[in-house]
Amino acid sequence: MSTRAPRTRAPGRRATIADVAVAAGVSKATVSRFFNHRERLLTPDIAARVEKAIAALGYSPSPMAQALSRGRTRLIGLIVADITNPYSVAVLRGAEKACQDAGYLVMLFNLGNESGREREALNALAGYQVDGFILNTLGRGAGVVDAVALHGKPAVLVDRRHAGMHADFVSLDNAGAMAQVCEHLLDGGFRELLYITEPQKGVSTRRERAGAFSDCLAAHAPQVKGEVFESEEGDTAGLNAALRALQQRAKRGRRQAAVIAGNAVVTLRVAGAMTQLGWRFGHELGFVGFDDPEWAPLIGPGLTTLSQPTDEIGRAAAGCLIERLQGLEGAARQLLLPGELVVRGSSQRAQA
Amino acid sequence: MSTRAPRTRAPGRRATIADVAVAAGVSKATVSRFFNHRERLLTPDIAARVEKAIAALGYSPSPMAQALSRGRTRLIGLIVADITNPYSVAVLRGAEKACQDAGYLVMLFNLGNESGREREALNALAGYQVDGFILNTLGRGAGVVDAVALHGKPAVLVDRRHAGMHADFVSLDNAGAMAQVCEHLLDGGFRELLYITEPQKGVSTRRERAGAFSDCLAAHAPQVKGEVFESEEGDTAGLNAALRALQQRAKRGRRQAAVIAGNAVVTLRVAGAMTQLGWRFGHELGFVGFDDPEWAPLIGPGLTTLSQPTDEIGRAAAGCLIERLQGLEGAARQLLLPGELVVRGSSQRAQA
DNA sequence: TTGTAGGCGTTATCAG
DNA sequence: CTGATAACGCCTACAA
Repeated sequence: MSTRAPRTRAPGRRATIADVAVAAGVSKATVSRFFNHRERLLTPDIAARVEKAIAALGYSPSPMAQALSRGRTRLIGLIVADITNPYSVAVLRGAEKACQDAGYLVMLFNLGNESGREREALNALAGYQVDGFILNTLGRGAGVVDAVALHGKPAVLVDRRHAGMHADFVSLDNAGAMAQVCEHLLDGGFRELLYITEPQKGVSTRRERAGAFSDCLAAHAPQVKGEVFESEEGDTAGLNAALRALQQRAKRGRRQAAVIAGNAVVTLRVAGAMTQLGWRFGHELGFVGFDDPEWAPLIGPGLTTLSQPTDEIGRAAAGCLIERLQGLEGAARQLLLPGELVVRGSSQRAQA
Repeated sequence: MSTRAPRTRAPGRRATIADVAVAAGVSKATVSRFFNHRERLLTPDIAARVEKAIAALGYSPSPMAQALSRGRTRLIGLIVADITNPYSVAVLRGAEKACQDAGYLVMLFNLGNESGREREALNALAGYQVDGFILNTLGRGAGVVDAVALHGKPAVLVDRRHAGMHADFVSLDNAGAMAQVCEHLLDGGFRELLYITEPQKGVSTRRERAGAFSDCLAAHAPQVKGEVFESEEGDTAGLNAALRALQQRAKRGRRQAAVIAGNAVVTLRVAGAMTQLGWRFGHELGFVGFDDPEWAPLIGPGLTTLSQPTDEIGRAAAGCLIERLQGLEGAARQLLLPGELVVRGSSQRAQA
């Protein structure tokens, strides 16, 4: 007998490997092998007995105990800056799916936009011995770098890269996307552009888009003019003013004006401002927004958007991480996925 | 010495209780007590030594090992029917927050609308010994009842109740909400109503809303007429036809027509149909929709909505569950939270 | 091929 | 108050 006093299993309790062992009249090791080392076959007779016992007791190994023993949990920690953000959710969805398919479960930690809690999140998740991290966060705080390094677990960054960090990175090809957007607006005859973004601070994606915007302007100067405006949450007055100023410049230069919104949140703000100003998309102002929310077709004449392959991004992120977990070595990789321009009414110049 | 060969800790490895013990020159039990039984104080001297060792090694107990030992994980399993659904996400957000605050972590499982996977999800989560479940799913399949019962863990249902299941239930007060909506439309002079819902099947929330709608009609018959229409995904033709029929009936009876959308998904469909028909909210048709998405103010004259306290619902759900985990006994509770009517242009009758 | 005997990191029981 | 020691459920040398 392997256990001292094989006290009868309480009815509610999950069957353990020991229960199976006694039921099959074998040792725990044999049962364990039945699961983990199928290759070196057990005697057919024994295998059959074990299998029967397993079925009878409805046994399945406890991942917790396995984790403790092997040091791997098949758990992936997913940290999200703000689960309210549809972009994050879309990515999350793709990632969770990929994890499930690969036999991993996701432990979620939502920062609720309190970026100071990154460390706390990392520690909490690391405590549960997650095998790796998917991070869709990383404000300016460098704090995360060493924290991740500390626990020595692989991580993959989504959408927001971080300079010093040795980790795979998955994101939209921001430069390419912005180029597409600008190209489209220029083709449409727009010559006075305004790029509206949330405060750039240290957020890589925002900076990259703004940078690409400037590059684009530079490439087409001086026929095309443009500016960047940082829109703060709640500052509707500032946004309205910026739009009016844009309009003025356009009129003065006798050129068509268009706005590019840096993400869906900004799009929402701009749409609000348009209503307040009594302006219509495609008339007073051309418009293209990053992200393609489901309601984009319903605003005014339909909003032209740059749709991100969010699902793909999530899947790719999970994929990268899992490859690392399977032992892939090598330098940090970088996956830049292309966006797709979805043309609707807001970027069609109204006839004068 | 407690361990046979206190082999020096590999640099990368997390400090264990044993490491702390040797560093402080005490037994593992003492270190454990330092964390768990603060009440019965240790000798100040010893406590100080332990504390110092803990700090020096940056030790924190492994939740995994604790779980194995105590049988509780401080993990909560959250199963969501479809994480794409903003309602689910909003609830998720509230729940996750509440869990965090109470020191629980959330393990997420997204069904991706494949309701057949409920069982799989439950098992996966139960495998990790989650202490309890929050379920925002439960199609018709009764399968879940016994599965949950099987693992003997407490659960709380969100938004979708299930007859046979002994579990706390948290949701919007559907009947009250629908009454508010109807009242508002009647006050506005609308007399020909159409309630559009996703297929009711066994989904309790959908049935309750439809039921309340009918009750409301009955209470105001015969001055007010109304019907229920089940809108299938993708069946835009059917939806358009239903709207045209509504309009016909209204004209024939010389009454104002209004539509009530059962949730945000339906609202989106209706808005799409309106565009196709070339109708405007508040003119050809009055409108109120359940759920208050951020884009509601931006569609036409602004959509009047019945806003659910999603955050509150999520928090309440987590709260209920945690109370159970703390030992609360008693019959299954039912928490029906009130909705809030947000009046915008779509429900103001246009002047004739 | 199978069984025995640790060990993974904690907690809990029971002596001292 | 503190320290051995035995679980918790599983895996894995090592021995048979």
